[in-house]
Amino acid sequence: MRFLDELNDNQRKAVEFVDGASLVIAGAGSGKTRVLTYKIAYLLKKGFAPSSILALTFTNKAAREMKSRIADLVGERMARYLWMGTFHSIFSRILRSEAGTIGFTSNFSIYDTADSHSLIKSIIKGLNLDDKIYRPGLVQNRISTAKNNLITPGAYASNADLLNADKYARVPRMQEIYRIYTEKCKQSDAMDFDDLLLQTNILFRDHPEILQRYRERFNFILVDEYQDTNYAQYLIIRRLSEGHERICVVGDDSQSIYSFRGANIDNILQFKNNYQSAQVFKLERNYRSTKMIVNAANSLIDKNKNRIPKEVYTENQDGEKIKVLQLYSDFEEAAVVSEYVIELKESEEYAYKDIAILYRTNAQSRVLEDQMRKGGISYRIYGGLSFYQRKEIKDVIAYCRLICNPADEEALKRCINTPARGIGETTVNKVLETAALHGVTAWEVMGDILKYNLPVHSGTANKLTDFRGMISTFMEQKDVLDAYQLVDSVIKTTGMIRDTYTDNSPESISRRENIEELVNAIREFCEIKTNAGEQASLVDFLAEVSLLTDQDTDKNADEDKVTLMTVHAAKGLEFKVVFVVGMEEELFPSAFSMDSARELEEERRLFYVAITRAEERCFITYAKSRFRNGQLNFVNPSRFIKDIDSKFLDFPVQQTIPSSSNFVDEEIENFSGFRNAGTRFTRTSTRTYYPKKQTEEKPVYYDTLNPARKLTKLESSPTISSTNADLNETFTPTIPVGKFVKHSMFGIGKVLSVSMSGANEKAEIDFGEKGVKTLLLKFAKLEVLD
DNA sequence: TGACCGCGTCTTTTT
DNA sequence: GACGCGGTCA
Repeated sequence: MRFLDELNDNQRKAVEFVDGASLVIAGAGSGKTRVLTYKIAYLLKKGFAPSSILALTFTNKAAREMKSRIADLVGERMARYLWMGTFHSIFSRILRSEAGTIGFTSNFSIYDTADSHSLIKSIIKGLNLDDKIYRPGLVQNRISTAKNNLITPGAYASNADLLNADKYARVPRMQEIYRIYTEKCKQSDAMDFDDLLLQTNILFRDHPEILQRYRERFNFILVDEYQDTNYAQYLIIRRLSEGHERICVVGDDSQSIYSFRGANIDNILQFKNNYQSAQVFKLERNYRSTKMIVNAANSLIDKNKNRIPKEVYTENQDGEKIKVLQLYSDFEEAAVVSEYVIELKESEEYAYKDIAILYRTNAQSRVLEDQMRKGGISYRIYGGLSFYQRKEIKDVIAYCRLICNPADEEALKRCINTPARGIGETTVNKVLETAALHGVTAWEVMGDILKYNLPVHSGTANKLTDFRGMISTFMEQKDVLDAYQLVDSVIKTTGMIRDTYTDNSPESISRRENIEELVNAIREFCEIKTNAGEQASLVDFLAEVSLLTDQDTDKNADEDKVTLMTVHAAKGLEFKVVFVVGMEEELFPSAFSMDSARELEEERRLFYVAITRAEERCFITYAKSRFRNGQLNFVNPSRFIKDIDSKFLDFPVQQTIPSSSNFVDEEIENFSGFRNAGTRFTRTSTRTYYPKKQTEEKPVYYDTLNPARKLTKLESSPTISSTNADLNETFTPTIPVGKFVKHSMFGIGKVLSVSMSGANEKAEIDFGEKGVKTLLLKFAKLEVLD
């Protein structure tokens, strides 16, 4: 098998071990995916049938990529029959074919987070509980945690610890909400994401003969990102691999960052105890990053106690130290980062797409985005509202769900009055209450309004009947039309897209485009299915689309754009240049994780993930002040910066960060008194804090520096407006020739000349040691010194 | 019933 | 700074 030559010794050993359980500890950038794909190819060559191999990933994208790489090695024909996919998609497939045995139909709906949130909310309301105390989000979390740990409502209600904890947290009726939630889901023939794993476990627990069947079907099980599995996932794998123990799990305990979603790092830490005969392989050679980055990351993660010992190393070049930048504010941070981005791009060593800006929270993206736009940098933001969570998309999907499963109450609630057809909240509530009273679905109530004695006027009754009739028609079409034709009919009949043609507001246009994109996706789905000689039914499309996320639709990946995303979203990716911004206490590490060592370690792993995304250059930035929740806070540098051995760090601009004991400089210390006293500064406050600036530059410039004018934008300079500059042949430069200016990267320089280049003003500036630079003034943020 | 305003609330989010 | 909620009014 020639392809094995492309592996290093350890990778090869991991690939060739097929006689039992194995754990592959794959350090960052150590070729984890390579090992997994080659291992599967190896198994196929060894004679394992493709359909006997089960490979589980965490994203559809990962599964797809792996599948295509395997296809490259062994041919598409073989790769096609692999059981490869996410936990959720594989087990929802299995659940659909076994649904009857656990009281669901094979058309069951999948509730996304918003659906279950809405259901929980209505249950809390129905029980007359205060939703300030029983916060739906909190309840949702608790139910999710319970399910991830395979605690059913019955088990919950008889678990003294949980009941006490709830009593103590003043939410004693939690178990009741959980019970009703489960009943409601079942009645709606719906499962949430967690149910897909929980119900699989129930299926295997209660039906040994079914478990046995799948055990025999899957002769080899592989799991990617094992460090992020939860108990429910662990047990499914455990059950399926029992007997043959041909299981290979791959992961990196140092990159376990999803505990808040129920992931349990103990799964990987305890693997050797759970599978007594397990072999452990360690992939420690990093192929991604420079020595500097690898060593810096090592010195950081070394501060964690709970980890599997390993020595990640690289034979790559030394590279540059990680640059640490201290800025005054979040605004300046964003401005400076965007300047660096421009410099990197202009150096022609890097394209925009080589660069990523990573942050802890999505809220941080705003300032960055503003500055990117201002600097004319093309960028792409990941995260935020995903395509499938957009209202118009959810509306269309809701119709599809209702057509496939009329019991789906959340879908019904969503489309019954979308677009508005005069069925208001009161009416909907009456229908739902009547349904609950008779123990039937809302769909049935609407089918015989008289029989169920629904207290509505005849006009309302007619509207309900009409709506039901329309859906019924779609249901009949379902068996004749394919998914594309049916959705097309839904959109046209309901008038959903017609609404978007009537006005041309940007929102409306965007809605229309989104709907069209969805329709295209359905058409594509149908074409693929038809080409494969399969039926392209709406049910199949729904089954797939319900488990899709934005992460999976990464079209235009080769566009030259800077990537902005959270560190979580960056896991598994790599970039030549990485900026990790907002490295401040209470932000990163998050204030929420400060009181537990375990959570703090997870934050540190998260930072480790961030740094190890970088191939060549890495920047860490932090600000001294930051707007959060509409308020200005003075903040301190993250403790994690100290965790990195300082010999891998470079503090170029300022010398104020002490390498020794105390990170907090005295001015900040004084101000923390305000903060502790509860005094907050708002954006409009005139009380702004300007720290003394100490740099290596000649101090003479600083004596005259007016800190209030730092980062003065040249466009807003009173000297001349840019339109005038365009019109006049002899324009007045926005910065005076002969004067000194300050550039955040090059330092102090003297303006040699200013000229027009097209519509843009451009200046030649002598930065002394750093050389003479020609800068476009609309990009370069210069500060004119008196 | 729908539009609008003030108020309290915020993490991360592979499915 | 943004969103969802509850209240009010047309």
